[in-house]
Amino acid sequence: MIVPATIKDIAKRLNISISTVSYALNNGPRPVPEHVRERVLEVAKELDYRPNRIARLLNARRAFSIGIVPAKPDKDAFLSPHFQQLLNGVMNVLEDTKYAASVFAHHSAVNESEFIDSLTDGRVDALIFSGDIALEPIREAVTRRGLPSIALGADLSAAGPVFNADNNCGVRRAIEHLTEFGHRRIAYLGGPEETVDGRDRNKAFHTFREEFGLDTDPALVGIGRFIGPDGERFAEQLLQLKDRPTAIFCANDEMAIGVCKSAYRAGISIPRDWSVVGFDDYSHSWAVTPSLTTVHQPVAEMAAEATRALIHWVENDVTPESRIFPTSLVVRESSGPPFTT
Amino acid sequence: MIVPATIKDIAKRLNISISTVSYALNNGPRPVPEHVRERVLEVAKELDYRPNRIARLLNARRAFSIGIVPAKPDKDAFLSPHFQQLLNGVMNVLEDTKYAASVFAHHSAVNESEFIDSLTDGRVDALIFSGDIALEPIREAVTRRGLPSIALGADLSAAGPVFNADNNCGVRRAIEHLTEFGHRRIAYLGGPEETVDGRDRNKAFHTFREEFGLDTDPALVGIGRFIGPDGERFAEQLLQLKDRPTAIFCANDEMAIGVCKSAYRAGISIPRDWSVVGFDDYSHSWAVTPSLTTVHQPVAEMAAEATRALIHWVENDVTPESRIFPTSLVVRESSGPPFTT
DNA sequence: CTGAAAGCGCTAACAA
DNA sequence: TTGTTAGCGCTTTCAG
Repeated sequence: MIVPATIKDIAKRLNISISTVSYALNNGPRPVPEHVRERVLEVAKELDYRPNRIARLLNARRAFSIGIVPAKPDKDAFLSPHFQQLLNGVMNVLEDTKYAASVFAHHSAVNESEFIDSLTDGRVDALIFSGDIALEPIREAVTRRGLPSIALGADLSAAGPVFNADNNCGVRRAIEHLTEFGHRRIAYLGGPEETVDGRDRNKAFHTFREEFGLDTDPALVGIGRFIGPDGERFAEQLLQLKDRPTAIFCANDEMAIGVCKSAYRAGISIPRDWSVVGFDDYSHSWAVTPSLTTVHQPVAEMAAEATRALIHWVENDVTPESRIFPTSLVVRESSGPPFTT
Repeated sequence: MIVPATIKDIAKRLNISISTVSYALNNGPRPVPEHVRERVLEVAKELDYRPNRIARLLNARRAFSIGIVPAKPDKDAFLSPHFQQLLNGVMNVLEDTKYAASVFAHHSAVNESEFIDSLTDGRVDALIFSGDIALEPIREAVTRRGLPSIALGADLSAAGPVFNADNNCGVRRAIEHLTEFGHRRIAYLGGPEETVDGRDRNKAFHTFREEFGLDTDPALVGIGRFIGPDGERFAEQLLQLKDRPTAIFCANDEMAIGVCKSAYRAGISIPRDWSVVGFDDYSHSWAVTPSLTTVHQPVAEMAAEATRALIHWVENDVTPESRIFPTSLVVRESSGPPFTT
């Protein structure tokens, strides 16, 4: 067991006080004569000294660490492209700071209050919540305890600032895009109502379906859980219809990819027979054949901005405003004019 | 600014000593009369007390935290499916423990020794390294400082235990699979030699190409950087050949997907004209059309086992042995017998 | 049974 | 200029 050297060891070795060592090492706030400083640095290197972060943190009464709380019920939350983008955005900002990133897992068997305790035991200075309604009570609890947090893609009425993508506008652009091609009979596979994104996009779809005067056949509307197999199932249902849609809009990419797979199996050609539009623009979208037209959601940027805002909050005690980030339509190969015989 | 309560506050309130409070809260190691304990718990709840983790850690001289070090040169290391699987595996184990997960970012501008210092400043008890040759010197340095670590998918000669997938066997199975269909003219898109996986798989391919008596035309072999576009490019090259291969084996899925995309654009049907086999079996593979035949590499399990081993190491001071995890061929839609006119 | 006190490694106020 | 000391919040030994 290797026992790391401490400032005490350095002080002893040089027969000086630990405070002098500390000041020498930190280059302040109190001046230290250059020759002393040099010798301290020398001995420090000799003993392979490096400051104990935990001790520093205890003193600073700060953790210099940002926590990330993934979506809740999800056993494999870490596998979702959303989380991946989120983490990437956070890390890209943190790499230039003295802050560390701490990822939390929802303890399976343990009760919620214990989880909240672990969030607020001082191991992090602030939290980023993945947008998930189930996390709301947790967020409220930590907020009550004075821990800064920002929720990504959450309900705007939430307890604290929220950074959101403009789902409404994204849905509008997608529908606009399809109608410009001449599509009127557009199927929609929505997201779960327990999800903020699901709820918002579903609502937006119904709004704009009116506005654009689309076919309102209830058989064209379904709800999925944001997973591929639900897209496959939905497509299979649509295939049963005698009056099939000419386009399918899905509330996320995974489901859109599922639709594409079912279509491929059924010999439906995309975009000739069906135009397919997704939502999120995760890296998956590249892998699909044909590549997916989708609404881009800047998750990484949102996460990056949230991280910056949190650090600013922690350091200057200014609570950021909620923000809405623009979405944009990325037109690829899976959408086109309806095929007319 | 909310100032959290401490055991001192509780002690003062009850006019007892902090040690009694501590023992009451922790239920030991020293006995505390039930009625005292009850009152302590009561006041603790009243003051919304929760123990300060940092203080505890300082005392324990442990961080109760496992660090994750992603592959190095990669700006977006966190977006790779490999890292995703790795993190998932780690988190699934940690959720049932008192350990936290800390993700490290390679500070862009900062020099390497500073990074090493941050790894060894006591914030983590052990490290999991993503398999990347560029991390070797870093790993050596932290090992020298006595920090336990396991490398995932690294060179077996590395400084410390390594958990590896059986690349050799995986390559063998893939080739076997293709030859069983009757393929002889098999193209291979290898991985970068700077990667352990790339190197191992490339070497294995050449070995088994001999063993199975495959066509050794050098035009059939390329090297990619494990990214999709390199797969696309490789496929385009193959399309130029007058004597095209009947199957293509790629050292990872991303590149295999790239090959599929190029093939699709060129009107090449998979698996009729080309059989395509990948390596890794990441979730992407599901999204592709047709779905990809690939060699499964149990990254999440490897990461989970590594995490368990590290905790065991930290707590009982037993260094684990290096391990090799079996790979397996997952046959999907992208492979089949060669088309003969 | 329980309070006082030492100490984890560090920072910084206080003395000298 | 520099040493002594008091914490940070906790655990645990040492006295009583």
